[in-house]
Amino acid sequence: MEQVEQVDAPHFRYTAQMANRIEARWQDFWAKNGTFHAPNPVGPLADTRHPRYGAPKRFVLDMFPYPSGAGLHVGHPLGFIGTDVYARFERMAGYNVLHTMGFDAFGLPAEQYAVQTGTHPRTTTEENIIRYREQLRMLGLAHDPRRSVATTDVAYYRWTQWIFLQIFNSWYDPSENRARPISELEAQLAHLPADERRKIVDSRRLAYVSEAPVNWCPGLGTVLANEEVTSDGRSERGNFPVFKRSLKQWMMRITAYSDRLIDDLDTLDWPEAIKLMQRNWIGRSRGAYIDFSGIRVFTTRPDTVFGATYMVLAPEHEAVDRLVPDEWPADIPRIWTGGHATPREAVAAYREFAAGKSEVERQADAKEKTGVFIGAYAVNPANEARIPIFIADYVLAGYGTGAIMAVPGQDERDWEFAEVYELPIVRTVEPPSSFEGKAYLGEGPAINSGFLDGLHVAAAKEQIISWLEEHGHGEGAVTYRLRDWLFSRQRYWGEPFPIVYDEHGHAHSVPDSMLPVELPDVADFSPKTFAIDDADSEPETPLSRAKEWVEVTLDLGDGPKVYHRETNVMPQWAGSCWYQLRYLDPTNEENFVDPENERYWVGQTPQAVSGGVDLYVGGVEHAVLHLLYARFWHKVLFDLGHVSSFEPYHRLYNQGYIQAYAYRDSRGVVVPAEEVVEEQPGIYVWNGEKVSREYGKMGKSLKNVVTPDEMCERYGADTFRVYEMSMGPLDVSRPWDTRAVVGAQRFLQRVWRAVVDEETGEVTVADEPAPVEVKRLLHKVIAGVREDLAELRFNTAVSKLIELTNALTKLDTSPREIVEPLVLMLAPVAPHISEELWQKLGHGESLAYVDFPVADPAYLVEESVTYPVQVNGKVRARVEVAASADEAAIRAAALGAVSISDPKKVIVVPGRLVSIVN
RNA sequence: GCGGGAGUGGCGGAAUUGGCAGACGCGCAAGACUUAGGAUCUUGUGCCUUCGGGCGUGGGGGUUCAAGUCCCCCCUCCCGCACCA
Repeated sequence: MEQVEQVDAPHFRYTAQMANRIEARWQDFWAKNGTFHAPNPVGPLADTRHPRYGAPKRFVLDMFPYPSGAGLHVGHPLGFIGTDVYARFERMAGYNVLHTMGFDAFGLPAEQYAVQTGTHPRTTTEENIIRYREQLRMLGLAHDPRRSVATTDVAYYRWTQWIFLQIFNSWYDPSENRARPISELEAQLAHLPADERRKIVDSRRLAYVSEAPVNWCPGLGTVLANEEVTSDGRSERGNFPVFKRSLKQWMMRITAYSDRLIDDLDTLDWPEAIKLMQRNWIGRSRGAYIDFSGIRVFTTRPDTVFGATYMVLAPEHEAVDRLVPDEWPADIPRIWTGGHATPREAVAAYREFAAGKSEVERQADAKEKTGVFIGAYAVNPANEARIPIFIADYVLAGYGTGAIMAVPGQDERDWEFAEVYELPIVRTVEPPSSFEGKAYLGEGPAINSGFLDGLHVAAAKEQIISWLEEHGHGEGAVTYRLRDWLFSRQRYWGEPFPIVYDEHGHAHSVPDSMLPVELPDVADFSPKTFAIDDADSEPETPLSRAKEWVEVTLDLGDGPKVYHRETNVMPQWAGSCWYQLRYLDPTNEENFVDPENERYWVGQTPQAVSGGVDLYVGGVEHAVLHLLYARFWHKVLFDLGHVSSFEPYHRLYNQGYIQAYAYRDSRGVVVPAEEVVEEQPGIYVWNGEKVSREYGKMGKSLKNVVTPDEMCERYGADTFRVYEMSMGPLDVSRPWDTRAVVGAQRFLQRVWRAVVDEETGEVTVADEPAPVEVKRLLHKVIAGVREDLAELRFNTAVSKLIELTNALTKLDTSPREIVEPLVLMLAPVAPHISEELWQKLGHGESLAYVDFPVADPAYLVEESVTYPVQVNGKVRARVEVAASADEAAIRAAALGAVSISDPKKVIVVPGRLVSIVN
């Protein structure tokens, strides 16, 4: 980026060079003086002399970034700047504000880079963090640097491991609906033999090892959580195929918290869209289990049981083999058998067919129902009808009981299947005539349903559930879509499990005193990967090759013995499940957070009954991953008495994305966006050649990256901050437009000029009183800006400040009584220039703790009001009326202005307008 | 398919929740200062107009003295979920 000093610009103009000098100076000042250190109630970060010690608090949090090698582009800091503006504002408004930044630094990219180059992931990670810190410092973010942590710090992941052990050493007690220490379960089972007790205890832990169908990704050489697999069956990272297969893995019993994770959403100040996504992800369905000849099905529509004319089991359902007879029953339709000689052959063939389908094919085929009769029948408990049992892949093994009663009359999928396999269709809800020839899912009176006839859906459900329970045919039930969280990864760059195995293969926790379990150095960081479609490959963890680390002699209370360490590592989500708590007490070696500090910063309050962070800003992409996992961990910590809040993040706000235009030439090759010029509206040219424009993410591949470094150099950090905050509402995505940044610069230049003579550098403010109309504007702006900043409406706050500045520009000299509040109001958005001007105005202290201006109500009322006068809905005149005038006077003035003496109707809206119907 | 959100000048976006549509900024135009302008400043800028005014918030209808805002129908785009019984 060329940076030509503007030789002829006035010496004291607010140019990029001037901005950069000011910014460097104040960044040094803040760092040196610890300006943004937030005092804790107790511990090493307590400071009783701090102006905000013991004041009401605000914990303002960003979703911490992964420090990638590519560095930041202008899209990344949007949320960081937003929280910074809010944090600075709240600090000036009297709050003790905790605002800092950490790094989510475990993860795949550093590991993959390590595999390629041999550089240790820690080296790469630390370099990237340094680079990130530089970039963030340049933006003037008011962080408390003492509280910054990286998830890869040994001193940090020691506590991640400790929390894991809390989870491992607890169980969910359904009768109390909370997690309890495992020792309490052991005590309850004290009468049992040790072996049996261990078995039960291990089966109840919240973190447990299980042999279960998991997502195995040979291309990455690791297993993945459901949340990390895309809907077309590929890995979110790398886009490799993922296969379901049974492997022994660590799981977290998040399903125990399904109800609380749904119900507690009501206590949170989150966007409804995110709450909805979490509710859908957990997927609670209320209905009933019904037993059909010993096969249990789940249904949300037990009221339709009289219409169940067949059953369908998932192809993998465990009852199938038991049920399949040797021969086909007599007189069945040909299509039921799939042309196979025996049911056993038909089942085997169908299973092979279904298993061979990829996730993509399964979805593409969703509308064409396939299946096969297994040769057996069940009895519908409601009407004792004999109904055939099918297997079909439209019934999923992983949901409900893996078996359904098929009610084609009231279910579209069952209807389609019934049509293909010529199965009877019995309607049990009276459909409107428009539903001729298709299933009806709606409301209506029951028909063909025996004792339910005439009842509407809700009443019929209730009736049939009590009938089922009375007769032992089933019970009311709730099921969930959420599965337990697959928690182990076959990677290197993650937290080691604090778990060892004895000679029987039993898992033991490493005692707290032996934490942290440090990652060993290894020569080869790569998990063993395979051909991307090699579904039968076996995972091999990098840590398993560190033989001398794996084998360890410990005394776990029964003398020294040899144990083998767990060689999986935790998923990247682990560190982000609790980092905000460590910010509160980053150096505590006795505890992951001191309880008093925890209560002060994130405890429950009347305004936030859940407790938790006061404002959490980040992208929507974490709607179900990080935010669900973190809530789960937090609830476990709450149940075990380690935290006083039952939710980690009370208020959530999703910032939008900054996107950018990209350009391609006639061959479709991306050209550097920076070099494209718009010759005419809609005509874009690069190197003399016409190019086409598209719109998308900022990134290397689209050659449209703009970095904050570049913007700071060309305009200064304050201008960059003002621009990002004024582009639009924080939660809306918008296109980046470097051309438009100059508007923010001009604004700051005007503010500067209002205080400083560009030629001489003299401060030029006047101490005489300001004109009353400017004072009115000032107080209107103060009231507006306060409200806007508190509501995160930064774009309108900036526009109000510009208005005030423009009014100031029109005066010959700037009155101090306007300039000083303007500078203070500008400070959250453009802190460096504001500090500089504040100092030039004669103040010795940083303005970071100066009270934010408060509007004087006396100036908020106008002396006179100009009323638009509408006649039949059109504005025909304006009248100026004293603010104190009553309705009659306003009405008289309005009628006079439009010369109407006998109107049909007159509506006077005081303070707004007059509307006349003539 | 189901669920959620959004459509306002050439562009980004405002509009105290039913009360003067287009604040503020970019761009554009004219002017000032300049050797110069991709710097800065000033003024103007929704569209049409016979200069009276008319038309305008995705389209169509409605309620109202008054609709971007409320109601009904339709269109488009974005996001999430996707055979979840």
